Amino acid sequence: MAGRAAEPEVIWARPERSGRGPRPAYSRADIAAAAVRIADAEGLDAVSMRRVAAELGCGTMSLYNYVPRKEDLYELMVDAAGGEHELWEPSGNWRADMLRVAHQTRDLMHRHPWLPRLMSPVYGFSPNSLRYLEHCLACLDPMPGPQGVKMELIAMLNGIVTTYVSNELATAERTRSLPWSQEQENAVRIAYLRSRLATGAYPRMAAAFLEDPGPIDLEAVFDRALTRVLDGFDPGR
Amino acid sequence: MAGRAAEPEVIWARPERSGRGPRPAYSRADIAAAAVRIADAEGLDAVSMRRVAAELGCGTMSLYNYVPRKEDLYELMVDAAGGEHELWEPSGNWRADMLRVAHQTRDLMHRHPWLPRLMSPVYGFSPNSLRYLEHCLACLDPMPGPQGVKMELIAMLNGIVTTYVSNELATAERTRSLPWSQEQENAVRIAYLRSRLATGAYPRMAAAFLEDPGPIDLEAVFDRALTRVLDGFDPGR
DNA sequence: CGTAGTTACGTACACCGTACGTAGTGCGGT
DNA sequence: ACCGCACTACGTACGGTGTACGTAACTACG
Repeated sequence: MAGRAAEPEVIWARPERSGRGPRPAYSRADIAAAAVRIADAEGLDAVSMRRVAAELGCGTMSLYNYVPRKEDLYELMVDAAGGEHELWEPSGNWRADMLRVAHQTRDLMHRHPWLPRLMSPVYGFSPNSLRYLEHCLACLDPMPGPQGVKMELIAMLNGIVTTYVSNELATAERTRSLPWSQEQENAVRIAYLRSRLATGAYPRMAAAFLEDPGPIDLEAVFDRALTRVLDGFDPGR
Repeated sequence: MAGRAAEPEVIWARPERSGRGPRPAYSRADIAAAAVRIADAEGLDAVSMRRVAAELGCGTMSLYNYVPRKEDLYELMVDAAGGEHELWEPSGNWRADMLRVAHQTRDLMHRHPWLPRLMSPVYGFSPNSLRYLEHCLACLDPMPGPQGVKMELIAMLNGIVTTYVSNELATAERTRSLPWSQEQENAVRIAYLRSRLATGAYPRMAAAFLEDPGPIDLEAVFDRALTRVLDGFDPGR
């Protein structure tokens, strides 16, 4: 009998420890930390139930006492990473505060390159995500307009940052398990692109690539993107 | 001997048919269509090499003659979907044209809900992606400024659309293989969220959720987001 | 104190991507 | 014309995955 009910479940809704039975040997934080350690060191694809269990030093199936599905393990990881967001007293300048938030998120994703791949609206309800959201809304207190618009702004900024960092990291995460380097992969792809552009079928793209941009400052591109989004939301501008 | 070189490879760089040996039984288009059919009907996770081979009616390992790695199969799928973009003669109004592009991309992703998950800058060099990019640049001819900025605009819009549709589809793709419905999953998550908000720890979030937005028009939210981005890029505004 | 609910974990299953070997096929060069 | 080789086709097998299920030990509650 018993056998877990075939119903959706939010991992945060069940208590970490529930009276009966032996003390659990590990906390959710332990598990999240182990998974994050593996993902940081060996890439997201190295995070398997077996691998995490081994890292913890327990049997594979014991993990399922803590984490009913692998998805929930991912959710723990995202929450743990979100916990690294440092929050501050809002400055009163919502644009400056949101810029700071965005930069912090970007730094976070550089520290944990697997994060963008796990960024899903479905994981938005973890404790640290809620704290983060509330903090953003607090920073936006000085901004006029309904809360709904502020939520849209936050969603948009998060989306931009995630997309942007994904592009920055590009093949980095992906090539980790492959037998060749990221440079080799990029070189091959760029060589192919050049050969395509040389056909003359894509004159505007060719022009874009030949245009000398001077030294590319990734940070500047990022800031420009953020500023544009903020401009679009700023009623005073 | 031989054994494929352990070097990166762009699938588009190798000819579909190369003289020697028996005629290949399938074209890349056949294979892409089969994979797309499966993904549309059963979700992206149902797309396995075995499954696609079965759909085509050939042995599993025969597929590897056409597609050296599974990643390349994904690349074929993205390209095939991109082929559904209909291109038009630019109107002269770049804002209107870009809005049209964005709406088309959204429709495309609704038809193929697996697309957002496969949207990676790495796949940006397929024939149809290049055509699409060139078309966007053509639409942006009337826009002043260097090509680099136009590329940034296109990247940003694509990012927004992908993020936005991902949110729209949210759990849809994900729950397809699960034993419960999307409605059940949503209900459980929302119930949990309400319980969290009821603690009073997140007053601004609670306010945002209690705020009556009237009927939510997803289309309007989408358009608003696009307009904001375009505003941020429009020197004349 | 029993007993019910937990923890722990080994085994097993279905499925995955794909390395490798073999057999058949038809074009290219001589 | 014909040989040889590059190519197609595909069966088998390996090491991995998530996880269902069964069993044994343990502990807090009625």
